[in-house]
Amino acid sequence: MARMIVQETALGRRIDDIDVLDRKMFVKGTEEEMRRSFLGSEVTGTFRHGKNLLIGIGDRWLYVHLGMSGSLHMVGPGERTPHQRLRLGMGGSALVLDDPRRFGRFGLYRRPEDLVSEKGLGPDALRITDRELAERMEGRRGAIKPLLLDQSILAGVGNLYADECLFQEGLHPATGVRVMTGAELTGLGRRVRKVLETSIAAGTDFAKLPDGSLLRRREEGAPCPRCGRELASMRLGGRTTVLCPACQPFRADW
DNA sequence: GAGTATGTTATATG
DNA sequence: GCATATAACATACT
Repeated sequence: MARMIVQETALGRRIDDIDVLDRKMFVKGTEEEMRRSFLGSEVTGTFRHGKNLLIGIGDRWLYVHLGMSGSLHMVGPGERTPHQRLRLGMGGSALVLDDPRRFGRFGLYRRPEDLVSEKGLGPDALRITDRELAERMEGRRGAIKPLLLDQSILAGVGNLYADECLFQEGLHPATGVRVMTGAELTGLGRRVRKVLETSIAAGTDFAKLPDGSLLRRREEGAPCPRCGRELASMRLGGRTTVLCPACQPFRADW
C-alpha cells in the first residue's frame, strides 16, 4: 500500500526540500548523499520486496521499512502528521514518513538488488511459487509459523498474516514442518499469495476482508469465523498467536 | 505501574 | 549450523 501511495502521488515529481527529522531511523547512507541525489531530481519509480520499499530518486533509491507503526503520506502545504520522521518536499506538498514507535527505518541504496542480497531476503511472498516455498522449507525443523515469519525463507509475511494463512489452511501454528505433507505446503504457498492479494485489494482494511477472515476479529475469546467456538491465544516464537483450537488441530510430532 | 503491540536484530543456550 | 527463547529498540494505549 505504501508503494501505491508513492506511485499515485509522487511519481514524476521533483524533490525541492528534504527534512530529516529522526537521524536514528536513518540507517544507511548519509544526508549529504541524499541531498546530492534527491534535490532537484524526480521520483522515477518504486520497488518493493517483502516489507521493504525502495523509491528511485536521482541516482539513489530511498529505502523505507515501516516497522510496526510506520506509514507514508502525501500531505499538502503546511500540513503535518503527528510523528514525522522524514519529509521530502515537492512543489509545496510533501511525502512524509510518519512513525510513532520509531521502529521504522530509512536509508539509501544504489541498486534494488543490493537490498535483497544485503538483507538475505527470500522470494517475495506475493510471487513465491508453491514449489519454491516447499523447497525452502525442506530440511528445516520446528514449528511452521516462525518459519513463515522468517524473511530469509520468504519475504513479506508478518505476524498477523501468518495467523490468517494458517487459520485458512486449518493448520495449527505449532505444526512441525517435517510432518507437513507436500499438499499442505503447496496449499500454504497458494494461501500466502491469496491472503496478501486479498488484503491489498481491500486496502489493508481488515473490516473489508471477506467473511471467514480471522483478521476481522483476531482476538482471544472472539468467535471463530468458521465454527463459532472461542479463539485461543498463545505465544510462539515470542509472538502473539491467535488460532481456533477446533479448526486448527495440533500435531507436532517432530 | 503493568502489560501489550503489526518488526528486526543481537545474544545466549541447548 | 540450527532452532529456541529472550531482550532490546521506542512509543502508545488499555
